[in-house]
Amino acid sequence: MKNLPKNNDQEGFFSRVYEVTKTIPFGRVTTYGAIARCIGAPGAARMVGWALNNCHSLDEHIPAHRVINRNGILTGKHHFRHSELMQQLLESEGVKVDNDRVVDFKSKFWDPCYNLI
DNA sequence: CAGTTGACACCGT
DNA sequence: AACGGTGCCAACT
Repeated sequence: MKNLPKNNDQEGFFSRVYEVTKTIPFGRVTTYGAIARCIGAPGAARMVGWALNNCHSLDEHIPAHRVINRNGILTGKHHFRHSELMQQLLESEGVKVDNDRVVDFKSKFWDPCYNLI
């Protein structure tokens, strides 16, 4: 296990990312920017990616495959154990992926902040 | 301690 | 409309 973020408390940026990510419903997807904005760090989408990169250290299973970029492209697929795993998981949930892009992404998109309200 | 990187997003040209 | 440059914040080297 690598260095976990110092802020393990509720205020922790990473913790929020994980919590929000785990909240993504089955068969839905969201974007890095949406998560970042939801946790009060607009523009920090890159940090969300970082958090997810570190999610492998967690015991909890983080549905990181449901987090994609604003274009609906599976930019992080290469970071999974198997490059095809991300697409495979999405397909399992009924989210069709074509050429590393989520089909009907706009329809599948789910705003975490919207749900929290 | 300072520079670079990173699973992105937005603005300007 | 497409492309390039810049900003975001934290971790890594």
